Amino acid sequence: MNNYPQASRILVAIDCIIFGFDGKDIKLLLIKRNFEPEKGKWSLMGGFLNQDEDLSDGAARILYNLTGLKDIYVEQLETFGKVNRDPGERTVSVVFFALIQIDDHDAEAVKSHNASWITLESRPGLIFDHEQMVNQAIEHLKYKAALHPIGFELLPERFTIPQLQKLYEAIYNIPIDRRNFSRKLLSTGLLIDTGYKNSNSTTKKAALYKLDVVKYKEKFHSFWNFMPDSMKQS
Amino acid sequence: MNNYPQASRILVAIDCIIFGFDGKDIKLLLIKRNFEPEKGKWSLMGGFLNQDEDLSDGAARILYNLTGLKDIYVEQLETFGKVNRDPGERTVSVVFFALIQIDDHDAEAVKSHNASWITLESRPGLIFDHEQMVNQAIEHLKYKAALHPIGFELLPERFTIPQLQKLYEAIYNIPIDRRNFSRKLLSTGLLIDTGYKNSNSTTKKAALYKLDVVKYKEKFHSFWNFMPDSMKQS
DNA sequence: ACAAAAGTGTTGACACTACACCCATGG
DNA sequence: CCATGGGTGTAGTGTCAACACTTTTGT
Repeated sequence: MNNYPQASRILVAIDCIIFGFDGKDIKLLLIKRNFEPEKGKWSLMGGFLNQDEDLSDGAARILYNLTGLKDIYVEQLETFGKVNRDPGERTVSVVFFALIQIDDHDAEAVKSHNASWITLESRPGLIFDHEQMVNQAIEHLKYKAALHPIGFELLPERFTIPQLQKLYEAIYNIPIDRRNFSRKLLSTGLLIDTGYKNSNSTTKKAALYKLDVVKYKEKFHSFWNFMPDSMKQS
Repeated sequence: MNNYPQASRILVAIDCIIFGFDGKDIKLLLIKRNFEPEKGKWSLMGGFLNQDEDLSDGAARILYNLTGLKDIYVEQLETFGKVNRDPGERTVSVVFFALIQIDDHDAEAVKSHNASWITLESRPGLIFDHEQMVNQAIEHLKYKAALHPIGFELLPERFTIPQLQKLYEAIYNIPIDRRNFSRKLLSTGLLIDTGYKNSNSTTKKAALYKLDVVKYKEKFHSFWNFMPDSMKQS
């Protein structure tokens, strides 16, 4: 079967940018390569698309291999296709953007891939154009989190509003007014009070909320306004 | 040079969704195929990525071939990668989204490709997954135009506010209040009054504006609010 | 009782909608 | 001088940022 004889067949890679949040910092799951090429250097988790595999399945496979997780939040970000982006051979790379609840990951799998969670500030240089991919993913996270309720994907099932606030402060690297933030989030109607309180606090215990999954799915594509307007002029 | 012996080489296609606006309707530039495969059916303009060509250059090449235009507004939309999306051979397709000023296109080139401008409502069924690509592009246009000043890319260099309004009404298929729209757009500071008036009007002639290109580029990534809030809950 | 963190109330600034009104143009 | 369409004024409403105040908890 060769209907397009003169066209070039090209390697199609999948690279995954995986974000987590530990309660204080946004972190990336990066790999210290113990394999060729570029052995010893840092890179994103990746792999090649198989001939008989849907693109989204390829991304799910690679994410599962590293984290042990399925059904996590994944978006396709962009496809990178400079001729010499991989010096070994012409390769087009489709970049995926994933958000996970950092405590759910499979520590064994991460260890076996020689991967680590690294804060955005302390991240090392990366091979190829992976640096550019990460920068773009960070921009995308900032953009999308201001308008859509994706922050929840980084938090555990039950969370407090102050935790959520710390997450947004970490994403944008700015302080947010506690009181206005709380009201803004509650007014979305996406939060359900579980009735429980956060127990690891030495002062007033914050209420534990969970996401109203039905409303979340229904209204995901609405526009919200999760950030102070001042942020939006950046 | 074969550093990745076990990986599959795959055809990489580029498909282009090209929007225009004729003053009344949003239109798509589609091709009635006079070549195989699927000869006689309608499709997007496309082609294969060459071995020695950057992905973005490939898109620019294909757009130039059909429209005769360079330096137009292009975004990468998404890469489609279902195994059987092209029955001829496994092909991954990178979809690009372009906005052009409809009067600038090269009619000869369009004709020689057997292409036509077709309104969204009257568009025919398309081959493969091109239908899905178009639907996604329409959604993207609605989304992006509400938040960023991309509408200008569809208008001629000098335009009136009523023209701009008709464009937005066509995108969202709703009526917009003339007076509020005018003020909202002027308050962005992106419009420069050219001092000229629209001459093809039989009543009061509207002022001709042009885009403040410097501010446009500076503030493109800011969030705006080009649509009435009521639209945003869709 | 006090310190620290969570949560509630209030107010002024500003932006948005809706609608009344004025201006320019051609027949 | 009237019909049509472009452009401006304004009042009511709602939302948001800012900040004072109250509540809960462990020591």
